[in-house]
Amino acid sequence: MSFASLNLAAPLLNALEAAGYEKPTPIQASAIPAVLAGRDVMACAQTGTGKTAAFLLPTLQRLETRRAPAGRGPRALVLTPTRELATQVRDAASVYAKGLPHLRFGTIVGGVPYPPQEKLLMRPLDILVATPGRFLDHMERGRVDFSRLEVVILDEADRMLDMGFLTDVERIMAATPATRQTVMFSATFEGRIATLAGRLLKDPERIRIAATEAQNAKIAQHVHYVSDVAQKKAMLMALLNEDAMGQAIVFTGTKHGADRLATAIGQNGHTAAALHGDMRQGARNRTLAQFRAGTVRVLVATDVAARGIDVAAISHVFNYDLPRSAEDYVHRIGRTGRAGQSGSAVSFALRAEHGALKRIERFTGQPIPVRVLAGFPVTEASAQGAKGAAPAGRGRPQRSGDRNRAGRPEGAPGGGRGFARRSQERDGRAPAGRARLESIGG
DNA sequence: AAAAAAC
Repeated sequence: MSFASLNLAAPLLNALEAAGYEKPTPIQASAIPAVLAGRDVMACAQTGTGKTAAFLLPTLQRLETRRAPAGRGPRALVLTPTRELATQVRDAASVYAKGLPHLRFGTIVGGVPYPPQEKLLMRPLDILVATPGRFLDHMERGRVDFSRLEVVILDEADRMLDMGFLTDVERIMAATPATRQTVMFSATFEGRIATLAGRLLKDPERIRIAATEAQNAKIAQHVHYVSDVAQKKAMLMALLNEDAMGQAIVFTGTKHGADRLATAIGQNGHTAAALHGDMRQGARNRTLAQFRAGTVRVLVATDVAARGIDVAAISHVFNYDLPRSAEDYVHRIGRTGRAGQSGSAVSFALRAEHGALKRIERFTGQPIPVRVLAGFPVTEASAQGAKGAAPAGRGRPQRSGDRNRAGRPEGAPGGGRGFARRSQERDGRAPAGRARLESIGG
């Protein structure tokens, strides 16, 4: 299977080669022909499966092949849940369309001045990437012309609904031409998503990529049990000093927590910066640009950065606080192991977070190996929660290395007692389709 | 009990 066999045009194939893409991912192999054929598509795919290219490549090809009517406004509209994701999708379109220089792209997101966006909407555009709130704002001011609109793509549709964008999305969709092509991507395909898809899509091609295929095997996951926040912090600092550490994202549960931890990491001699929704958009953009450029090595972020952010040099994702939903865990760790690189996802679990950890394991169908860090002995407070995951108090604390509690390399066949045996029994056995969105701790 | 997104 190659991109050429998907009937993509030469300029796109050249751009893909230049960008180092070798062969289509499963979602790309399924979605590209369907979108090219003009079909509506409902694709269920986790993050990190190459879904941006899966909708951009065929869309670019269709825009290139079909005659553009005169007038203004977008021919393709992509809606995304966060501003950063919108910017990233637009940038990806520019990369893939390097050989199609006449195509025009733009973004419409909140937090930035209106006048440039008004000018943008007065011009003919090929692909417009937007967050729903600001875009609807422009629509209500009568500034959006949909007469040229051919295709609408809803990226991370489940996330948009979670964020309360359902009515915004429906109002936007109601204003688009009935003849449009509609493509919807979502990590889940249940409940409200299925209802929305039923209303918006016509005879859609349904694509579902199993989680086992979607999960990036190159992400090594493990968890450290910690007895208190001070130990969590000390462990993080120790890990950040390890040689294999490239760039890292550290996720926190609160915006304030992100600020405080970024300062603390900075005091420990690393270039660190916070990223969260209370920052001004200019500061958000600057921080992300510095992180991409590598001048900031450690990004301390809330879940605003959990989805979509694509930086190849991220070697480690830390869950300083475990995420609220199991699904967010999958999205967070998907920030590493990108572009063919390997990555590590390291979580810290307080006693109070062990329930959340269990739910994450149930959601992904994979146990997360427990690791003990040299210099941080297992105390009673931290070991307690290891019940059911690993026998507490057994064995010696081991050096931070690729060993689990049973002393076997991670991923090696188990057969002993305790956690390793459970790993073997459960590893990768849970069917992907069983995964459901589960709230943690609520 | 938290985060995101329009002003």
